Amino acid sequence: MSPYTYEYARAALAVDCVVFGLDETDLKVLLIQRRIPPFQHAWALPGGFVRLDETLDEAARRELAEEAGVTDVYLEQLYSFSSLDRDPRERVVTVAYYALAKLSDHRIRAATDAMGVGWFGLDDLPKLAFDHAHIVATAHDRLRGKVRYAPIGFELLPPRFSLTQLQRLYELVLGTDLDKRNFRKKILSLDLLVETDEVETGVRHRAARLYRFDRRKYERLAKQGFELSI
Amino acid sequence: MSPYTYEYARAALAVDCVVFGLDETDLKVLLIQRRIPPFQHAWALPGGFVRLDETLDEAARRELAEEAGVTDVYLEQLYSFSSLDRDPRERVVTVAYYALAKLSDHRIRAATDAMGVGWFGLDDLPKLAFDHAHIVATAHDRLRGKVRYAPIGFELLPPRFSLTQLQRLYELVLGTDLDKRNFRKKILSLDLLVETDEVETGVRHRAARLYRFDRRKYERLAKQGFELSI
DNA sequence: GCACTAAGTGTAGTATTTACACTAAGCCGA
DNA sequence: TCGGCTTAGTGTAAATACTACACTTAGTGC
Repeated sequence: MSPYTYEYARAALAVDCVVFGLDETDLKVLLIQRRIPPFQHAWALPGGFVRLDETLDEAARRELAEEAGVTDVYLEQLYSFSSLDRDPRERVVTVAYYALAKLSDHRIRAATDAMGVGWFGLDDLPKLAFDHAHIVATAHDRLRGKVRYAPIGFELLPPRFSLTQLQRLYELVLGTDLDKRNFRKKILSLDLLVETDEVETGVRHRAARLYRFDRRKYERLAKQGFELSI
Repeated sequence: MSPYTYEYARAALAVDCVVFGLDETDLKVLLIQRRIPPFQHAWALPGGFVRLDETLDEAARRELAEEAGVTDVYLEQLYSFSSLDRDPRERVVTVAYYALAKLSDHRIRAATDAMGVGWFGLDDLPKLAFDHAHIVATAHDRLRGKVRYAPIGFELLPPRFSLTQLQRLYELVLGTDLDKRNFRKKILSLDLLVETDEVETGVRHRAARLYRFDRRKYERLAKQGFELSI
């Protein structure tokens, strides 16, 4: 009947993903509505049990695609959560991941719309299943801590972005206001942004110049010991 | 016979610990010699399987005590490793931790001596079992990244230490030389070290003043948003 | 062409970081 | 006790980075 037997009791192993997305005005988190107990109908992080033939990273990507329609995102392991009572059914240890999705990418928007998932502002989350609120808070902490020392913010923006968009990103993630001139000076002095010949469209004021992040150059410098700091 | 049966296959879940210790001259890692296959007689990280009635943190502390005699150390979760073939026996996912031990504490020294564990310089590691070399490298990266932004270096030093000891710690962890006067200026300007009325003993030159870290004050400031940077 | 909106730009003052070398203190052995 | 050895402990000047701050420019829409 249940063909898998072991000499010692084993916890179930799961992954859960906190997907961040950047709106025009907000940093958002992707949530799905549970269809089955426990916490039926409650909002929760996309995730599920790890199979024996996949790594944790693979499980996280699979669950993201299956449950939320999210593919091709920046994904990084966050932390493993193991409270004895975090799942009322049985002992489940979950390895949490966080992902950064380009909400500007229509494929992401379309796929998540089709799956009926919700994007919630970080300060506007519904009650979450399990310990998922705690996981989201941990992910936000990690994002805040990492965004200044690694070029991960760009994963939330379209490939070409204005400096104002970039500044707003940092302001939202860090939770502080930044001075426009000082921010531009600093970010441009890194010499990692390339001015494109494109400008913003669809705005009813002066259009902003668009830049792209020179990842090649960053990788080269990083290999030589360069440490980003914003 | 094997009383634990499940509907789906489950990976075994383990913890492994990278314990760092600071010597007079070196940053060391604690290793144990395996008594059973696989990798019998090879050096490995202390660790073992997680029980159903304990969290990952608890499992890590239990294994540290059982296998290495190490207790009362700073312990923090590092990363979870899940390559399909990392254990030749079967699928094992391990949650790695790193710990910072005060090698100056005679209890640590005595207990690890009694257990026959080895302390190896980071640049002088033997061949390690499983993917443990990879785990050690990851732990060193994390320590290097964290030591400048969190007051964790003190966990490697005795409660009272000289500024030279502290500087050597940073130099060993970061892998760079630091200027003595600039280091002292910066570290003292944080106003988190308290000068004690004690000095170094047992040296055949001028004895250095000993300081202690004012953890209370740090916690207070941290709660108010202060961010350490060294 | 006027009103509106956000883009884009410079400077001066302050704080931080860097580079750098000698004197002071304590121990030891002759 | 004196001389030699070893590490502790200290200041300054130049360069760099950070901060605060306000107006002009470009484009859209009425």
